[in-house]
Amino acid sequence: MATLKEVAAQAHVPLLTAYHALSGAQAVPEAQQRSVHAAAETLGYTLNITIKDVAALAGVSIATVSYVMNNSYPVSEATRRRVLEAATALNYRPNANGRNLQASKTRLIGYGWHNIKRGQSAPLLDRFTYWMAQAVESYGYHVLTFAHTEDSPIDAYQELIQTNRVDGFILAHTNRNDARIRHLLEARVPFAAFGRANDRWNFPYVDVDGRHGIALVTSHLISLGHTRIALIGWPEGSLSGDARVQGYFDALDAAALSPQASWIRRVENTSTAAAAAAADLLALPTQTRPTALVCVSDLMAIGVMSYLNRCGVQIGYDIAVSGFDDDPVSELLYPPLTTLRQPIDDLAAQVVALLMAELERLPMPQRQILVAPELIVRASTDPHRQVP
Amino acid sequence: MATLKEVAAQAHVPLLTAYHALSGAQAVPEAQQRSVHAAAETLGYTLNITIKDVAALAGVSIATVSYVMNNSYPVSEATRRRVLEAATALNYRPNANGRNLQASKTRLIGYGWHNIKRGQSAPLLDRFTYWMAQAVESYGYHVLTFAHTEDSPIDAYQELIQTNRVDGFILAHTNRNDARIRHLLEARVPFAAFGRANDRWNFPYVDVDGRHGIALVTSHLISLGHTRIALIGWPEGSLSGDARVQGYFDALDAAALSPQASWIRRVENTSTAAAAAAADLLALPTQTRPTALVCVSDLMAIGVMSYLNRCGVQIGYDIAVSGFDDDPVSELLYPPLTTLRQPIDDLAAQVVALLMAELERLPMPQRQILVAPELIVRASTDPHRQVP
DNA sequence: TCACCCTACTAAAACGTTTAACCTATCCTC
DNA sequence: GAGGATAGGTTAAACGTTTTAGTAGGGTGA
Repeated sequence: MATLKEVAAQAHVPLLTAYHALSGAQAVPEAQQRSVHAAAETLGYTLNITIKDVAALAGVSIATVSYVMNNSYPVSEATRRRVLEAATALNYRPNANGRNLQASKTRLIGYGWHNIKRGQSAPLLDRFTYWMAQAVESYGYHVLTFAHTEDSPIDAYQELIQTNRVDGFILAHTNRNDARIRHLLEARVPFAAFGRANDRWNFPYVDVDGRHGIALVTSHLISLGHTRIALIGWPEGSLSGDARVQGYFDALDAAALSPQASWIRRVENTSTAAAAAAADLLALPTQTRPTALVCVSDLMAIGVMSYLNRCGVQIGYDIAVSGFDDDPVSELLYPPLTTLRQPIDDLAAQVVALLMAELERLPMPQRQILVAPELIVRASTDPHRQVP
Repeated sequence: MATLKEVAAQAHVPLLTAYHALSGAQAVPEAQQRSVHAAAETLGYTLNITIKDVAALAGVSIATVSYVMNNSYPVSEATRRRVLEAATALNYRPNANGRNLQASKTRLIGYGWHNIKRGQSAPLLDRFTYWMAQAVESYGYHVLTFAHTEDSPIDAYQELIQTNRVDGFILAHTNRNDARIRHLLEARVPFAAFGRANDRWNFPYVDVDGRHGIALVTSHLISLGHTRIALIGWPEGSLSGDARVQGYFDALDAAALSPQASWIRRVENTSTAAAAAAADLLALPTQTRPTALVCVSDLMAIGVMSYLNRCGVQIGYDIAVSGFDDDPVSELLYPPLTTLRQPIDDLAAQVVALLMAELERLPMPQRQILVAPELIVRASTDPHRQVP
């Protein structure tokens, strides 16, 4: 393939003129326009400005151009100016592939989407990806997204890192014995996680303190006078699920209330399952029937509220309901839902900061960060908050 | 930098043994282990399997290895087997950067996130990105996400394409005179859009037929006996906003009902603005007060319902409400919300198909696709649908 | 036997950078 | 004025692929 310099030579015009003729960035006399195009045609040249063209125009070697662009080596003021002028005249942008190959880096961060069924959604996780992308960009990186393969999530991670497509990963939705974490640690691949895993594994993560959060809202209910408080949580075994249940016990303990097994329902994270659990709880005999329902997710709380509304129960008055996440719709529900807000933008920014520290091998003050959620009291637990 | 072959030679072991010693993929006698590590140390070699190593182990040239890996040239069965065995023995994965540089392609698709304020959300668009990533992957591509810069969204697109980071783009949330589309068309950058723009521009897009959708739900309300139907839409000027209003007129026309100006409110896409609009509408004199409220988004419908619930109005009985999008929560609301479902996974898949056709320069039967949304009738317009 | 054509492979260039190593004036120091 | 340091450049190698052009050697037809 020919270079722009050769095309210009063949057409007997200055290099810059050849560029203008081919790019259309600036008008050029008809005759030159034609001869440049003819030259490009015969040489089989298609316009593509590289460091060579800049060097040719500035009259220096490509190394000098590189030094100027990266400020990586002393260059005299005069040539620096010439190079920069040439670069802007040609609208030069360094080719990322060339750079990547040379540096063995891509400035790309991998993020694996979780498999979510058609019609379902995970608003909070979706927002996390958004803020993560935002944060990553502030470091000059980008996010490359990929899908977990159903059976072996590891493969996708391995493939991406082995083919040099990404420099590291951000993980979300971690769990105990998370196979991905085990593998990435073993292979010494840089990553940071949104969520914890085994306590004995030492890796950088940010997590929301669900235990503390549920304790907060439970205490809030106790302070409102509730003594029969039920919990609708996730099945045993999940890390954050168990932590949240523990927070419920913490608060009851602190108030010297004894938990009853019949008040604790552990079901999967869907609104219908939560609604069914609520139905069970309401069917308890009057004297043990709970007056407050703590749900470990807004999704569940929404299902519960929907059920209670159908039954004609006055939420907030007859029975209190709380959620977790502060899903954007939760304040638009009827009545608005008391919940725990995850500062998802902060969380994302902190995870990214941890990863960047790994990539640049900077020491971090803390590699494990726990963020407390904020209790947002609304009318579903405290009807006096009802906005007119 | 040295190659694996040299390390093996220096350590006086076979190449494969050197690989095993360094990778730990397979056990190796202590003595060899040590000498290999020593050799690697002195040569400054860090394990990194390239096509050269495969070629060396298979006893062929790197060209042959490339041919085998890509099936791009006839190779005798015997050497093909030798090469494949060598590749698997060394767990070889082609380096994407090398490939990208050579091919001037990255198999990456750019997608610009829309700026969404902290605390807000756009569940449908978030789901779109998910399904898009999924679809893109089925073609062997990945998605690179980036943020629109506030002032000049063009810059980000230009930068990514000029630096060869992406092969094309997927656009969402398009609008009339969309600057991005104008620019990409001019620069002849491959892209496909989720949403329309100017009719005179010829570019590949997929859009949901909002006009038809709103007509559907309006007709549905008419068939239930409503004659005073209000519309809460977006401000004039937006493409899809205007189309949806048009659908409302279509349906009234078809039923020979004459629209009243006071029934049409055009406010921004927030739940509070919609709630305020609903309050205005309810304040109309009894004989002109609407009995049904058509909202152009679920978000608005949720705000309206929240307001009506606060007022003690019986939604579905006293007044009908409908939305648009089928946000996952809409069926969990009280009462469940009648809405129009966008088959967001299909939409994403089709946009991606269009883009792939552009990239591979395949002819497509259709470059402009309009998808009809599906009317989902729930209790907010038809209380008999109420699930127990 | 020779010219020619296959088949199966290799050597080397190319993609666009960065950077290690080298070169050459110029200036400083003694 | 010799010697050395330094500033400011250049040359060329390297990153890991793909691919063009070329070659060796065996078979074929006349």
